[in-house]
Amino acid sequence: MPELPDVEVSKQYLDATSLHQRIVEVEVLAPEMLKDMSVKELKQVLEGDAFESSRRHGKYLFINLRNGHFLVLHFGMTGFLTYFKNMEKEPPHERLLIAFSNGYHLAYDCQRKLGQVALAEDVAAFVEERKLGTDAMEIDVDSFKRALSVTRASIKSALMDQKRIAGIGNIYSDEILFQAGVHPQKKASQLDESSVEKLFRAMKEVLSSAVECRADPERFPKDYLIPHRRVDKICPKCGGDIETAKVSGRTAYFCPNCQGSHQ
DNA sequence: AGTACCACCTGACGGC
DNA sequence: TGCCGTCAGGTGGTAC
Repeated sequence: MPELPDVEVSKQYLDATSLHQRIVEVEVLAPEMLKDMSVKELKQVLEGDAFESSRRHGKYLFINLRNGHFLVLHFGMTGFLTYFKNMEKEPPHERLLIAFSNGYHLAYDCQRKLGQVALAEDVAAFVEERKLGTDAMEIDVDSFKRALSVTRASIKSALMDQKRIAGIGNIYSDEILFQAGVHPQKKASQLDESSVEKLFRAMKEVLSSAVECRADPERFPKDYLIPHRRVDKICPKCGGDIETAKVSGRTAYFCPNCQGSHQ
């Protein structure tokens, strides 16, 4: 599932399974998910070629073909990749099915069809065209401060704004704010410098440990909020009750005791 | 110009 | 059991 850590895990999965094999057939089960291209065009670019390497920017995965094109995957809220040989292992909501010459298949499954499948010639140009910010794993502290300083929005909205910083969504913004002890409804511009630096460190630490844990909440450190949201709703740091609030249309989970006020 | 909100799509869950 | 409303880890377009 598809914030930065989930997409990074998908990238590692793709790299471990699907590179350097001839693509013999591409089936498009949901043509409406193709962005700015036809089924025919996608098949022409992929079939007979092979994936050579991949890159991730924010929540997007760019898969480099030998012919120089990139297959671009975005996972929406429900997308994932799966590699299998036995067709009984076919996932339930396949939108793209790629058959390799070794008899294995790579499926892109996306139940809610909120993801996207695209082609690109150049990653930097794609990022520029979509106006995506610097990747959250790559950004340095000064750019982070700049990205958050010029907005009237809440800090949670600003962290989730892909044009400021790419890769953070609803779940991980909550975790980052929780680890930094910052209230989600606090105005981004009202944070003092030490809070912003704390957020920066929390962002790096949360994202890298989530990737190490293969984005599986069951493996997360004991004091992480994610495994407790919607489950027992108990704060893993102070034992108090987790609260929720709507922040620009999304549900924020936070601990009012550990994360102070939004004033 | 910048921010908030709805639509897009499908399925799961709880209440009646 | 069945129907309905609500909600879900995202984002583009549109309305303020």
